[in-house]
Order: sequence, then structure tokens, then C-alpha cells
Amino acid sequence: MKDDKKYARIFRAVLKLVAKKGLAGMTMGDISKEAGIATGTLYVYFDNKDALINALFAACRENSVAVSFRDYDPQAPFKPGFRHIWMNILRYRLQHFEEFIFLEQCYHSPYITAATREKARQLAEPFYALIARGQAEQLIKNVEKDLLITFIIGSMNELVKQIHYSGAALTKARMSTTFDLCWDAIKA
Amino acid sequence: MKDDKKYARIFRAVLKLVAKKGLAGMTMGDISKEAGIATGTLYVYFDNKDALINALFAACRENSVAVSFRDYDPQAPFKPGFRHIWMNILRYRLQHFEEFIFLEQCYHSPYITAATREKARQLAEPFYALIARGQAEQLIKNVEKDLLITFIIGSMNELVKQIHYSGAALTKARMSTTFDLCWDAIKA
DNA sequence: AATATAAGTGAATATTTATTCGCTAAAAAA
DNA sequence: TTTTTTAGCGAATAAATATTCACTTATATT
Repeated sequence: MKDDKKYARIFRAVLKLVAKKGLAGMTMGDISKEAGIATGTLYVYFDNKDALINALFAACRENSVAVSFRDYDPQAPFKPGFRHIWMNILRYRLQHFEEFIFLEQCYHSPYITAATREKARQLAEPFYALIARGQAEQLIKNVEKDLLITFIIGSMNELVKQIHYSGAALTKARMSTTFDLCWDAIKA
Repeated sequence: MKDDKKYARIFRAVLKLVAKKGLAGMTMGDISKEAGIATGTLYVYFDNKDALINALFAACRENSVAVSFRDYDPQAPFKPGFRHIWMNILRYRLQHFEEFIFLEQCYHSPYITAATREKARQLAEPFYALIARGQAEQLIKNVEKDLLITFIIGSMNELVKQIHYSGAALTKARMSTTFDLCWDAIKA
């Protein structure tokens, strides 16, 4: 019986390796060694390297969305709700930096199939709904949602990298400051 | 005598291939074929694949900074000057999307050596100086420069990708709108 | 023009890496 | 318990890829 814990170990190994060597430099041998299993065992769990990466990508994307909306109360006023989600995302990406980098690497990689990509795109729906609400309440600029979302996510992603690599501590003050940048950009 | 035009052809081939197949999927054979030269010739111009990629990375980084400040008048008032630079960057990245993607791919790649990376970092100096001026004139929030720069660049990069992939035309109106998002975020 | 030096070639080689396979050990079914 | 099925192994194989090299062609030097 295939072991769920083994899937987890393989995934963890891949995340660690991608952060260190990039999708390019990571071999199946590296993965098996890092996971503490035989190379052949990887092929018991996955058809090949592509399948492995696609499976991990899908899992990470799904997880990412779930985490974003954790403890979000749709009844609460817009701005605190938005702030809560924004903080969720920032915190999670910083605390699971390897997962974040893996996703980033995948977006422009030929490993990810069109099908996997399309699934990932659909997961963005809740974010569009969120922005739509903000615009309906006239709290957010009436600008194309695509532009707003990319602006929000893009600035955050780069901030995550900057904070991580600079080794700066993520104080509450710094989080608030960076959120304010974002909010001032999009507020009506 | 080594031919400058051949360097250019090799570089152009790499940019095209990376956009299509990623740093990973691009072989030396691919490059020579795309550039219309023999595989061995690549080794006349570069020691190996790593050296080739590092050289192109350095060239692109330098070019990127030069382009950013093209026609910038330091005597002009801050906001129009900043806007000019911002537009330079956005336009260039959209018009030279392959170059942009190549740089993005390199940042997290093991191909890029620590030395190359350090050189690239130093090129960012003019941007820090620009932000410093804006803060001195009290036009820009008094927030850590690192955070501001990553915010500006991060949001722009994601916008470039979004616009490119959505196939949306880059109208003047859309450029103005996106600049306003950025300015509202950082203005004092 | 003759000679020397350097660029250009692409098939051959070396290396790296994904994948397979015969086997053993464990787990499930009978 | 015996049998069957499945997980796990890692050396062996196959495929892909970087790099070399003996040779040709072009360019510079005398």
C-alpha cells in the first residue's frame, strides 16, 4: 500500500532541492537521496519526473489558496477582511519560502503542462470575487481586476523574496508598513 | 578575431530558447542550431554553458539599468522624472519580454554564480539614489528603500507578465492607470 | 604571396541523468 | 499458514547532453 508519509517525504525533498539548486539542477538521484529512499522507489509513486513535479505543483497551488482564506470572515467589513487575507498570504509565503519559490519556478517552466496550468488558474477565482466586492463597495479603484490582482500579488511576492534574502525580521510594524503601501495603491 | 555579431546572435538565440523552454530545457545543441552555427563554435566564444549564461545575464542586467535611465533629466522635478523612468522600464520589459523572462529565470538559478549576482546587485545603486532624492524632497514615504524598490519592481514585473500573457494591448491609458497605482502606493 | 594565427566545424567522446528491471522484503488476501 | 500482491531496492541500461578534438576555412601578419 502506497504510503502517504512517503509522498510527503518526497515532496519535502523536492521543495528543499528546488530552493537550493533550481528545478534545472535537481536530479531524480538528488531527490531520492534527500528523501532517504531508493531512486527506483520514486517510480513506484510517480510515472516520471514530469509527473512528480506536476503533482507537487498542483498540491502547492491548492494549498496556497486554502491558506489565503483561512479564518476569513466574509461578514466582516472589507478592509480588515482584505488585510487579513493579505497577511495570511505574506506570512505563509515567508514561513514556507521553499514552497513559494517552487511555485514561482514552475510558472515559467516547461515541466508544467497546460492542463496543470489551467487548473491553477481556476483557483484564482476567490481573489477576483474579493476584488469585485471591494469595488462594489467603492473602496477599491475601479480598475481592471486583473491589473489589481497582479499588482497586489506581484508586489507581495517581491517583498517576500526581499525580506527572506535580506534576513530582515518580519516585525508587525514592517508588515503593517508594507500592507499600507499596497492599500494606498488600490484604495479608491 | 571573434565576431561581436556572433556574440549577439548567440545571445539572441538563448533569449528565444529560454522564453520557450526555460533555462533547464535549453541544450547547447539547441543554442547552436537556433544561432545557425556549429556546437563547437559555442566553445570558441564561451568556456561552457555556465559561462555563456553568466555572460548573457551580466549583459542583460547592465542593459536593463542603462535603458531605465535613458533620457532621464535629473534636473526635472521628481515625480515626472520618476514617472519617466518607470515608463522606460515598463515599456522595455514589454518590448523585450524574452530578455525580461531570462533575467527572472536567472535570479533563482544555480547557473548564476555568486560573483555575477553581486555585480548585478551593485547595478541597482542608481535606483536607491533616486528613491533617496524622493524622500529628501518629502514626496515619497519614509520607508526602508529596499522595501520601496522591491514593491515598485515587483508590482511592475507581475504587470508585465500579466499584460504579455493576456495579450492585452498596452494603451497609454492603461500605462497611466498602472503608474498611478504605483505612485499612490509610495507617495508621502 | 607565404606563413602564422585564430575561427569555425561536426562527428566522436565523456558525462550526466532518467528510467528500467530482476530481485528481495513486506504486506494483504486466501 | 500459504499464496498473492505490492512496495522497495539499487545496480544496469538507455537516453540525453556537454564538451573535446582533429581538421578545415578564414583572417591577420610578415
